[in-house]
Amino acid sequence: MGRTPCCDKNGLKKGPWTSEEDHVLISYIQLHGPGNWRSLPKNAGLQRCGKSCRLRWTNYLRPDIKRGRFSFDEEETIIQLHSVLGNKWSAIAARLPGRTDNEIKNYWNTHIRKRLLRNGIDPVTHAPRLDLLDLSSILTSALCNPSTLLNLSTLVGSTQALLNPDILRLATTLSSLKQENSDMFLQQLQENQLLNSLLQIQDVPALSSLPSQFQNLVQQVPVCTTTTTSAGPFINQTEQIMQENVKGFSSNPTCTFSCQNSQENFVPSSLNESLVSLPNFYCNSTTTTDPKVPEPGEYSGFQSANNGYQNFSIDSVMSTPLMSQDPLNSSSTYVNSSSTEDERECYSSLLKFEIPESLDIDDFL
DNA sequence: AAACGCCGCAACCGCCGAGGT
DNA sequence: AACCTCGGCGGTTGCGGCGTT
Repeated sequence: MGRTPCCDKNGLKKGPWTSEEDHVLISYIQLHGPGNWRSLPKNAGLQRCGKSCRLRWTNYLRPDIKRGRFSFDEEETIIQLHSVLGNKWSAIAARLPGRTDNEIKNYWNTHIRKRLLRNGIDPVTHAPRLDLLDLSSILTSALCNPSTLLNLSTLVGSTQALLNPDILRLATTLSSLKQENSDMFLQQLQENQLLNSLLQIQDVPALSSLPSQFQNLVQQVPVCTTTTTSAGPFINQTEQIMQENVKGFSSNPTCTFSCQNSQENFVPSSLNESLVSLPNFYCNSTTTTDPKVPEPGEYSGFQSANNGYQNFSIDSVMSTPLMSQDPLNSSSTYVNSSSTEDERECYSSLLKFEIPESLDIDDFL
């Protein structure tokens, strides 16, 4: 059977449209309407196939097309709709006035998809994936520093445990604390009444679900939301270290920590929340008035698309294929002159995955 | 200044479903 | 029922711009 091509390609022009061709096409459609695309180029005097005319019109010349960069709201909408509709670009475009499916598809492939990948989010399933995170720092640490306590065999053998961000978060936080003066830290705990909060966590169901060695360790870890802006350099240093070590363990590209933009929270909220309520990877833990950092709540799309995904589990990770359909073949950055997008890039950089050199995973497994 | 590589985007390609004959 | 046309869709390509070396 075989269907005939949409048009006779012989003698028909291909490639970029000239302004003259655009003008001819626009003039014709303004007079006659789109009508029959097959016959349109002949009637209009264009050496193009009907399909090419239709694409040029629908994707570029249509008067109601909105050109220019995507707004943050538009991007949010795209992500949200994609999480529900998948690669149904036309359906997504139908909900974004002025945007074409082709434009949205291009924007997804060149910007959003890559950013999700770098943030450890599978752009197909919108689920977090450890294997999509930036693990280069792990390898660098393991390969370039002979004194590191982290060895690759342990790392590989501990994959299952590593997939649990709670354990990761806990482990690295504890490790960072071990690097500091623990006595000094405990003093700060007492001064700030952190121990009271600490004791409370023993009643938290989430804690009881942790391995016993974690429970013991947790009892040595500050878990509070105490305001400690007056705590001095130690606090700042610890905060910095904890940020360095804890950042990135949430797979949520939008998840940040309360301490990131607030002077009020001493302990990263991720640690706090991990023990109070195991993290949802589309968390809304931060309310910030800093316009430079998007509020996590702005990513309601993530959250709404994953209702019920409150408790991160290994199963949730394993539910996605280990080998992505989307190869990690892009090293591109989120390049755009928009300051807003630069800020987003900065924001996403919070999610870099790092493990301190002194981390001995065996201690926590 | 030239060469090179990367990236974004417009355009193309192939397939599909709906509808007509 | 079989075939054909058409519009639409998603995936892919390739060109031009831009930055880097």
